[in-house]
Amino acid sequence: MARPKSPEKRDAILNAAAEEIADAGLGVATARIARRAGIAEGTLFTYFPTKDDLLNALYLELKKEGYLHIDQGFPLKGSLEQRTHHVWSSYIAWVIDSPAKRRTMAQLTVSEVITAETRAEASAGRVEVERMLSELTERTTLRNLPKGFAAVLMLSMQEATLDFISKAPTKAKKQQLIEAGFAAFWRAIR
Amino acid sequence: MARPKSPEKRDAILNAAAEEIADAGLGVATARIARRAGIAEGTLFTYFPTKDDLLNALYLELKKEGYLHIDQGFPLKGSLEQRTHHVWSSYIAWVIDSPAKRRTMAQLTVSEVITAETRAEASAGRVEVERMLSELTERTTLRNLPKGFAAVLMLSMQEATLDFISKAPTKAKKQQLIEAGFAAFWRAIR
DNA sequence: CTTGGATGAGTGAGTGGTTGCTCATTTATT
DNA sequence: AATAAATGAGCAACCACTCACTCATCCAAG
Repeated sequence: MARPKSPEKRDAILNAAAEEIADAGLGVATARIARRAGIAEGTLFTYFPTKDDLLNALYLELKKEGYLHIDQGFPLKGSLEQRTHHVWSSYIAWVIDSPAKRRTMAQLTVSEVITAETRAEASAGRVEVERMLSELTERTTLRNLPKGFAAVLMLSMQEATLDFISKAPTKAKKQQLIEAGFAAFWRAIR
Repeated sequence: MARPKSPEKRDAILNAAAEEIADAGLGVATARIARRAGIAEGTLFTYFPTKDDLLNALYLELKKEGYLHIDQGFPLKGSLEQRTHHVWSSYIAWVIDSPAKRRTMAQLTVSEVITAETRAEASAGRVEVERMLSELTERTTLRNLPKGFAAVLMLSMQEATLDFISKAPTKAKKQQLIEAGFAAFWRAIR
């Protein structure tokens, strides 16, 4: 290898893609992404052979980033409710700070360019969350429901909560919504 | 008017669009939609001046169709729980029968081509549902939460439930999931 | 430590294909 | 006869991706 690819450039491309997609949807031109990343359009294709590859990588990166935030300060020895609450609030706190990423994630999630493999790989990335979720399934009303229901239900309720948090005027109101949302989720699965 | 536009043709275009978008996303060519509808591409533009107009109309149509199914057999004099249960199960029953419409709706909902006006108009279309929702807000834990929270929470929990219903092998399993999902929702808001 | 050849990252004008939309013309309805 | 819907070839704009070329970096010979 004469000249290594720069991870910074890769990151710049992914970040630029996240921003542009949030603004203009998955149809954004690769030229726009490259310009925002501060590189030539050709360079984009040395990092990602096709646009679909870029989108799949972006999906993975955003998911991973989310799980990373959740893992920070995870109360490994806390009660099930404490751990669930941590996942609930730390994920929401992360998304509040990056609304563009949330909108991009929403587009990618429902898009047909994201392969089943990519989705599976993303799910495999959750470490502590996975254990919490299976415990939730075992020890609550979700017992007789399919595996994975807890995860989907939680995420969907978080998204519902986030819809209103983004409109809330003050930090206090946002915090109140986070707690109200969690209370509803906890009630739902008890 | 020398020759009236045919409502059947309009419907055919909207249906074709729903199918094609479910398969290939919002980027589908208008030519493909027209072909599927059995008309010339030019004709599409006599019914919808731009592709964005078509997409907004499709969004409205799908929403309206959903509300129509909910209104059928609505237990006007039932208890709050009965009416909520009706909205829950009749919406889900409708979507089960048209998975393509669901996927298309998911794409449209997160898309930036759907205007705020269109979204507002769609919400205004719910008649009985609206009354049920405001009653839910008044008489449950949602009391201190923003207006509209009930609606968003319900829809998101329905979507979560639907994710698993589509994978369930038998009618009985599907029915079981519908009830389990409703039970969770009802617990969430009590 | 210097140097130069090998490698592959970086570039951006260029390409073939596709897109949303137009418009001259034909056809159906009033 | 008058009018507007229906048609589909055609068009300008745009797209993802290529490629001939430049240049930064690595490593081995001296």
